[in-house]
Amino acid sequence: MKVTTKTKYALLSLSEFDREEKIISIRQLSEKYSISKKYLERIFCDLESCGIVEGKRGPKGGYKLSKPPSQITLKDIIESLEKEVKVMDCEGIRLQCPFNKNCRIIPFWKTLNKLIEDYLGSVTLEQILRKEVVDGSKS
Amino acid sequence: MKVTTKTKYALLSLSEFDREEKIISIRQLSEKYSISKKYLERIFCDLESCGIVEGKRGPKGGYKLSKPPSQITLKDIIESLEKEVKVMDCEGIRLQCPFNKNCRIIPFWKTLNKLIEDYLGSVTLEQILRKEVVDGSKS
DNA sequence: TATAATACCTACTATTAAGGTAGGAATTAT
DNA sequence: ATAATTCCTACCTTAATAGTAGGTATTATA
Repeated sequence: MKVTTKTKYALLSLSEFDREEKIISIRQLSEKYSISKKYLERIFCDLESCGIVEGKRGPKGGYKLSKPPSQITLKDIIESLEKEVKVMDCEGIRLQCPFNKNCRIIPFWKTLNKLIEDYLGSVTLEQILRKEVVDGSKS
Repeated sequence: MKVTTKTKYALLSLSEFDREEKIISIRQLSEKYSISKKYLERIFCDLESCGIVEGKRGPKGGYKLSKPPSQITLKDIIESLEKEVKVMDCEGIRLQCPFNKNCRIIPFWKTLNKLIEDYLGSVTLEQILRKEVVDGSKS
């Protein structure tokens, strides 16, 4: 029930891109956050293939956002990096349970999945940059 | 970002206990849901050590709930079986990120953790038994 | 009081996913 | 030409998941 370090590192890194035009290299990010350069490369390849960032090669190259931060949600980011975003998927390929149709648990898993999905979809990178995500754990 | 099969099997099994007094054996549950008997045993040991069920040995033995279903939340169950309930814990032991104090991401993780925790704490086993958990994915 | 059914306990094993590393090829500003 | 970058593929190590195996302790009941 944990999010992987890929997502953790991606969010930290992406929080440096405060404008759509800003170009930052993997080396800079790797040094600032003490994250393995090679690992970050792989993370940004994933982000690129999902249309979140664009790479530019050569000196002064690096990555930039392919959309303004206001149009990138955390759902987009997490879906690029996590194998499975749903916390539990009883209807996937390997459904071992023979009671799927009348299962009393499935509605609960669906609701939980949707709760998470909706929240992730509602938070944008811009909100994080501006510290607009209220810390709900204190309320 | 997935819940383990332990929790999946536990919920399926616990959904058979519709009264606090009802005693069901591992064998019965294992046969009904085609879950490994040995694995289920281990799951129920965890549930017992967290005070959710009580075992009774001997013939006609088995497990029963140690509280009425209305007083058992899914949070209780999941916390008994999952190593980590928080989706991301930046403040745990292995905090590699040197920017914890001023991190712009932490409030987001906290909010997400709390969202999940609150939901899990709000759903009782009784609600699941009575199919009172609305499938939120359709709305 | 023997038997059989159950929970309970500890150690082991196999598979998969996470979290990286390594080595290079392609591109491009200077 | 060079050096800095992204981009690509394969590999490695560790830890967690998902079980198995083999037994011991307890207890209803015949």
